Amino acid sequence: MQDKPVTQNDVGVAFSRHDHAHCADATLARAEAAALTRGARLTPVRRRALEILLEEHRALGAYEVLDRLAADGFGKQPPVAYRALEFLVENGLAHRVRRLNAFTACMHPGETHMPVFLICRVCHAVAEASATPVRAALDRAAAELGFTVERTNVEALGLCPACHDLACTGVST
Amino acid sequence: MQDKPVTQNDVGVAFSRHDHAHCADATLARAEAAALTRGARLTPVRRRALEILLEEHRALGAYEVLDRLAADGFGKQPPVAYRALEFLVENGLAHRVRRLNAFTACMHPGETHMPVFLICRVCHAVAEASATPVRAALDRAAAELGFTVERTNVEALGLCPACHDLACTGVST
DNA sequence: CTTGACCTGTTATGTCATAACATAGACAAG
DNA sequence: CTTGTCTATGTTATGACATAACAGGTCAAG
Ligand SMILES: [Zn+2]
Ligand SMILES: [Zn+2]
Ligand SMILES: [Zn+2]
Ligand SMILES: [Zn+2]
Repeated sequence: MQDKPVTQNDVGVAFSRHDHAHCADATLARAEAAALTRGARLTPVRRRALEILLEEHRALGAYEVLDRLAADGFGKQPPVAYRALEFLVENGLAHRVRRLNAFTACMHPGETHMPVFLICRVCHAVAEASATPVRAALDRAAAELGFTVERTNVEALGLCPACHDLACTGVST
Repeated sequence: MQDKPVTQNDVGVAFSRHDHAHCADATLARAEAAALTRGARLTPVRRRALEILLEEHRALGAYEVLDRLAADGFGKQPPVAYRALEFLVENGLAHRVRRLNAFTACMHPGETHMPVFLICRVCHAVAEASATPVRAALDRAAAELGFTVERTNVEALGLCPACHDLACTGVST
């Protein structure tokens, strides 16, 4: 909860006080590097879509992204946003949060990982949590049934530390 | 893969050969008992909606359920299905599979559990897997960030045993 | 009988997502 | 230079999923 500098790959950065301008810039830089590595073309719309997602640690609906893209002179029609977002997701630069029908920037692009999302139902912050143990447990459960896991969605809804504290201390309104 | 009798609470029953008529009947009976315990009123529409979900081990869209309800003389409008389904979900008799925008009957109603779904991308079978270890791992990951988990969606897309075997043996078409 | 809680049904609308087609630049082959 | 092909971007139109708001019906408590 203190504003110590947060390292780039810190999980749960969404719930920490931090210099978000730096956080977003750094993540964008890493995304660009990751895209280069994969030979994925981060064109202007795509890049701008990612920047938009990076503006906040929450998930944005496709139409919300679309509006901002349109405001920046890109196309105004749904496919414009959906295509850019699909590209970002396919290339591991963003994730889809199914619970919210929305998208969020990946906070550690380049690293292969199974995203685990913690979604605050009050402030709508979205954090990517440490996934490895969850993935392992899931793989074991699947293996017991002979099921081969290819992709996963793991999402938890609840309270982030800040909103939890607020709920406990003063429930005035 | 052999058709040994499957006990009612077996996890992953969706992927086993079994007497599904019996499976569905038994699950419905347990659901009725669970509803009674909770004082939840399993009215005709709701009960019929659950029966519809229980017809197959897959997830059905709300409009698919709606069509069948309408065919049985219930209302033809979306809220009819959504309300019945919402009731079932709220009372732990069904689950929502967000990846599919669809609903599936709970295979062990009454027991509190965090559902973990294994979804076959080929035959669309949906199984509820053993959740406890996954939940534990998720809780730990959340606790590290001070996040309080209230509800979860854990869904894995992949290949069920049968479809996996088919993919391995003969890939003709 | 009246009230109030709850269930079921309706109309209308809102939100999310994609199919199908048109255009424009990048670039290699001819 | 021209042509074909690939990929990206844009459009129109439509489909799929979900809910708000209201109307009537049942039934037990008062
Ligand atoms: Zn940040
Ligand atoms: Zn919060
Ligand atoms: Zn069955
Ligand atoms: Zn299958």
